[in-house]
Amino acid sequence: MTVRVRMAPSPTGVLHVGTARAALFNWLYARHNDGVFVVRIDDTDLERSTKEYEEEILDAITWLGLDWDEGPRVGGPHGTYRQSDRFDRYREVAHQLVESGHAYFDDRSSEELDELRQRAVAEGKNPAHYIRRPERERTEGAIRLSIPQDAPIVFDDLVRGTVSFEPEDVDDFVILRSDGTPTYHLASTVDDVDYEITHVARGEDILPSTPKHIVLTRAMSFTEPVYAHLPLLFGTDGKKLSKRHGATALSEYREAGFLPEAIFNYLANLGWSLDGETTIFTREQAIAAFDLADVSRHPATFDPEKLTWMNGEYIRAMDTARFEETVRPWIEKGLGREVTDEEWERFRHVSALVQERTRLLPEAAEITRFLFVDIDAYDPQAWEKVMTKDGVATVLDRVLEALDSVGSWDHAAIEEELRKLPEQLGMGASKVFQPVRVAVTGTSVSPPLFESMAALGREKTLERIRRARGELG
RNA sequence: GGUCCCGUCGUCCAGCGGUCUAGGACGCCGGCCUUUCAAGCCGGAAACGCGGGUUCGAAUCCCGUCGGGACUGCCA
Repeated sequence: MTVRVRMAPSPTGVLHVGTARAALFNWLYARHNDGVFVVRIDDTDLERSTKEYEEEILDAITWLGLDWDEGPRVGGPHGTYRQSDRFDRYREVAHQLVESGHAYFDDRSSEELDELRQRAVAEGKNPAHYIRRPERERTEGAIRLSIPQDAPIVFDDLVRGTVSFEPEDVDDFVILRSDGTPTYHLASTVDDVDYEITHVARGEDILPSTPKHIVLTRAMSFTEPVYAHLPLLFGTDGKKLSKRHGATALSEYREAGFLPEAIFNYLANLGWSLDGETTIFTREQAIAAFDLADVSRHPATFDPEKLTWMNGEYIRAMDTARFEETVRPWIEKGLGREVTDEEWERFRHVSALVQERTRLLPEAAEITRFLFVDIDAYDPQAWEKVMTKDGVATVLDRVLEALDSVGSWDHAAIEEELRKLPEQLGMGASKVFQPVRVAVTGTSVSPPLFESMAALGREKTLERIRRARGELG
């Protein structure tokens, strides 16, 4: 039987990294098993769902590199893959369930319902306890599914093993609202049946809803899919990752300069591992090794530090041409304008050196800013630390002299001349080179000095050193 | 309150009864390299929540306990 899994985002907000990770695991499982990865839009909440969010979510998973076989944009044998287009179907199922005795109408007020829940809690019972079919038969209102009270609801979860719920702890939940719209439980379950989903891998936060979905599926005379409840992603405070932990939207990571490959790798390693030893691995390796049964059971803390390290690993692993191509928009973004061809050539002198030093794409823009704009102000700390020391003026004078002897303006020639100075001046190398760095780049952290000077060009370099010398008086 | 889930270094991941004096990675600390910053290399500190069992033997199995989390809507 072909494995069919799905990602079912609600377009009520941007794509959360937790949702992205669940999607990733589903995708890996599909690809590992030569199965089908379905994307379905769970937009039963008509109030909050928007087309914009839907597009943004689809863009985000595309960016992550997760392609889907059926769903919006690609089509498939099951219609639009959008729940808002299937309300008739859900209503039909709900009414069939009423007819078959599995469900019933309920027009009790929320006050009445609350009272029942409070009574149960007061008696030390689950609030679900008394939410049952009322004595008096109704013919309108919401439709609730009746939970048979005769046997526990047991299932084998791929990651958690056997999980069991007592029926009295599961309330007769609403499947169709009184306005005729389906709840998530109904739509999701009907779709899983209709789309022939074989495995449902989703966040552990909906584990308590799973018995409902199982009862509902069985009431429809189908067998439920295999479930796998994935551990949640936590923020650094040990709570479910949410907005208050900073960036939770995948798009925020994209905007911060993370690479999709790095995010993919990092997310894949949260709750799963290739072999216990290997941290950096390719999509292909992950596909070859992945199994939902190997996913860990405990929640994982999302660690931006490690993600950043991993991003640096991926940046360093790129070939330089691709790095240049990738980083160019970030440089232009940093400058607020496009760069000229001439400027770009300057950058390319140091691109490989910059690449090694970049963990997040915007860092490359910062560290090379001096190549694109004139220095309007020196970094105050750098100036204080480097330029206010004795002998700096002399150093710069000697540097300017030495630079006069440089014939062809390339880093090797520059280095050859400047290398002589520390010994001649009886100073440490950094005492000589740091002032030059501050003069040329405006700060104390930059790509290697001689290459930076070569990239900047003779004229600008000399001009900047003279200017800094002038500032010293 | 109830139900369910979870519990190995600060963090992520290994470990599925003996090979664990518990392994890999991030981070941290120290060193080397060095024109700054990175990178790289070398070294270090750092964990089986606790208590009982079972067993010749337990991080691994069982029970309890403590701790954490999720859910508890006519949201998803």
